This record gives sequence, structure tokens and C-alpha cells, in this order.
Amino acid sequence: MTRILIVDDHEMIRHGLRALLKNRADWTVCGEATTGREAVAEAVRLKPDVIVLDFILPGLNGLEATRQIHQALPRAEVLVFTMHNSEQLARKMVAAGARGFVLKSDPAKVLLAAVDALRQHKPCFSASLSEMLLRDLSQPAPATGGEDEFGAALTPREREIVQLIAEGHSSKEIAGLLKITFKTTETHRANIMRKLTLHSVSELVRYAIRNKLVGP
Amino acid sequence: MTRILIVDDHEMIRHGLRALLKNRADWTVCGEATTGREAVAEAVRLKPDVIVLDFILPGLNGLEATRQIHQALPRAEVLVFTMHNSEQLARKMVAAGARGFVLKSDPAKVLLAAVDALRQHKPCFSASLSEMLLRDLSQPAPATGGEDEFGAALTPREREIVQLIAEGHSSKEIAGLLKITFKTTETHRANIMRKLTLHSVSELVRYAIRNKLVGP
DNA sequence: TTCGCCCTACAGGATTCCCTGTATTCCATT
DNA sequence: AATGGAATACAGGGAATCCTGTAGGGCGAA
Repeated sequence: MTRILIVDDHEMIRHGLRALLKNRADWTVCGEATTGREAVAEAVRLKPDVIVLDFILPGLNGLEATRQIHQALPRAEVLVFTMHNSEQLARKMVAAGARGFVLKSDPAKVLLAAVDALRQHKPCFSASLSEMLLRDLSQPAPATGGEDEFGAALTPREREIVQLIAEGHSSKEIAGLLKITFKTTETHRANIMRKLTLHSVSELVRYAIRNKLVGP
Repeated sequence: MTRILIVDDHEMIRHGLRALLKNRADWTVCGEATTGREAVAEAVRLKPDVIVLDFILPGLNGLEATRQIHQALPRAEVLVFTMHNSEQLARKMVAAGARGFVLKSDPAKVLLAAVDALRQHKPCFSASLSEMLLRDLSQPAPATGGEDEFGAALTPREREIVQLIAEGHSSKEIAGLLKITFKTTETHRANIMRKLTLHSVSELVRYAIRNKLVGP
């Protein structure tokens, strides 16, 4: 029997998760929590196999909660279930001990698959995040000393170019601004697209805004 | 029997709403939709009593969807169910024909009460919004038209296309979604660019985000 | 009714983007 | 010293874009 703890401050989400998870006969929702602090306390008390939690939580956020849960219960698996598709966020959550990452916009079966995977102590990430996270896990970069505001999977040069693209510059303009050739700019661009699994300028701009590389 | 249409792009939310609403014996969820366009189509087809929808929707946002639904089905009540506690947003939704406004962070019973109220064609607003709206009524000085930052009025069709572009769709995809030709889409695009004095997708996406046509 | 705006549709051309390659230099870590 | 990542550079091809045109039908306001 897989015991699952649900943590989310929205009653609607908790309802949805309960309804979804009870379809599996060998799964049981052993408890619910609405704040980060409550999540830690309930995890310690109930000792669930899997903890499904959002990042945004009142009081103690999902990051700190994950850290504390992982320290207290190394065998428990934390599955981050959030709306925010942020590279920076995902990276920190993984560093804190989370082994699963699913977006609320993903199909329900993705969540079920993730719970299955975590039950067997295998990591599971949403498709949009998996590539860059695996890259990260394979070579965990030591902290750059301070707060890295931007997505660290990109090189400094690439972040520079992301910003210029998001500001509305064409590859030719960027080449002029950075004193490099048009084709070099295009190469960086292609690498950025591949690393972030994006396929259009629109997605790139929204990524840049989410990661605070530019303002809206 | 109260027939309810659920509209949200997150499967989890739809699950939660279903689970919550089926507790009332005299209520039935007659359908679900995940996009604005689908919401309008399903509303027309199913003729529900109450439509529960989020503001942020792919393709056609909740504002436009509400406008079209209210025009097609004046007797149907639209209940906005969103995470975004924005005064401007609430006002626009009410202007478009919504008569209920509940936040996803509200307790579940608030939503149930709102559905009850709307079923009797009475408006119902979340506590956090009602105060502000009352203040608004006592001193109605909106003065702010539905115009955007540039005062340039895009037509409904153009706003629709702006949103689709900002969501990452190509002209060809948009043509397919809207059942118009590729070249018509391109015409709208050119007109949008000219009206807003933009010259790239990047600038268009940021315009769309600033004007809340899409989330970042 | 005439006028203007909106939606639709089509065309051509210049530009830009997206993807996939290869390759050299520099620099840091091992 | 060797390995590998980062930055730079170039190329080709297919796709999508930006821009400027033209044009007809519908619909509401003057």
C-alpha cells in the first residue's frame, strides 16, 4: 500500500488530487496539509511514502518544506506539483531533495506515472523540464557563490542573448550589438532552444519573463 | 436540476470541481471545456445553467469567452473562478456579463454558495472582492475604457490572434484553430503590427503579457 | 443609402527564424 | 598533459515572419 500525503493551499486542488489518486486500489491518501509547516509535521507524524506538494505554500514555502522533510525522512519521496514552469525553481527543488516534478497543466496520467515512479524510488520529471534537469543532475554545478537569479543551465553568453531576443532584437541586431557574426548568434539561439526545449520566439520571451531576464 | 459547465485548462482543477459539485444531488456537470473557444461551443451546445470558468484560458481568454457566451445565452450565468485577485479584471469580467466571482484560494463552500446564488440569478462575489466592488459602486468613476496602454483599439478578432501568437502558435496553426486561411491570419498579423507599431514576435508577446491577454 | 470599419482572402518578396551539421580557439579542471 | 566546456565561426535548407499590396461581403452609423 502506497501512502500519500497531499499538500496544497487550494482546497480545489486537494479535492482533485484525492479524486485522482483514489482510483488506484493500492494507493491511499493518508493525510492533507495546507501549509509548509503543517506539511513537515504531518510527514513526520504519518511517514508517507510519497508527498505531493506545491511550491507556493503559506508560511513555509515548498522549498524549505522539502528540505526539512527530506532530512527527517530520507526514504520519503517528494513530488513537486506546481503551476510554475521555472527552471530556477525546479533546480532548487531538486537540490532540496525533490525527485519528481509535474506541472498542474500536465495531463493527469503524468501525475499518476510520477507517483508510480517515485514509489519505486525512481525520479520522474515533466517532459518540459526533464532535459535540463538531467543535465543538471549529471553534473551538479556548485553554487556560484550567490543567488543565481537566472536559469543556470544556460551559459552567461546564452542568457545575454536570450535577453536581447526577448527585448525584441533580431539575430542580425544582436550580432551587431555583441560584435559577433550573424551566424554565431544563430548558433547560440539554436543551442538555447535545444537546452530549454522551446520552439518559438513566443515561448522564449515568456521563459525570459518568468525568469526575470526582462520585464514584461 | 442545475446543469453546470466546467471550463479550465488544468485537468486537476476540473477534477476537483467535479468532485466538489457532485455532492449536490440536484446539480450535474453537463460538460467540460479546456479552452475559451471550446467553452463557447459547449455552452451553445449544452445550454447549461451555470458556467464555471477561469480567466486564463488558451486560445480565447475568459473575458472574450464570457462576452460571447453572454451574448448567445443571456439566461446562462457565468461564474469566474480564478486565482487572480485583480480589480480591473473583475470589473471587466462583470462588464462582459459575469455575475459571480470566486477565487481559487477561497474555501470550497464559497464556490458552492456562489453556484446556488447564480442559479437563482443573483450575483455573488468573493468576500475579498465584494468590498472593493461596493466601494466602486458608491463612487463609480471608471473612466477607463476597455483600451490598452496605447489606446489603439484592436478588434476582437485581432486580440484573439494576438493571444494565440503569444501562446506560441504559428500563423499556420492559428489558421487551423480559427478555421480561416493562412493568408487571412497573416493579414490580421500585419494589421496588428501596424496598429501597435511593433516589429517582432518578441514585442508582441510582451504587449500581450502586459495587457493580460496571456500569463507569463 | 452611402460611408467606413471589420473580417475574410490571396500574392509576392525580402527578411528572419529553426534546425542540424562541422570546426577552431581559449580556458579551467583534472 | 589531457579532457571538456564555452565561445566563436560558417553553411545550407526548410519554414515562418514581416511588409505591402488588392479585393469582396457584411454590418452599423451618419
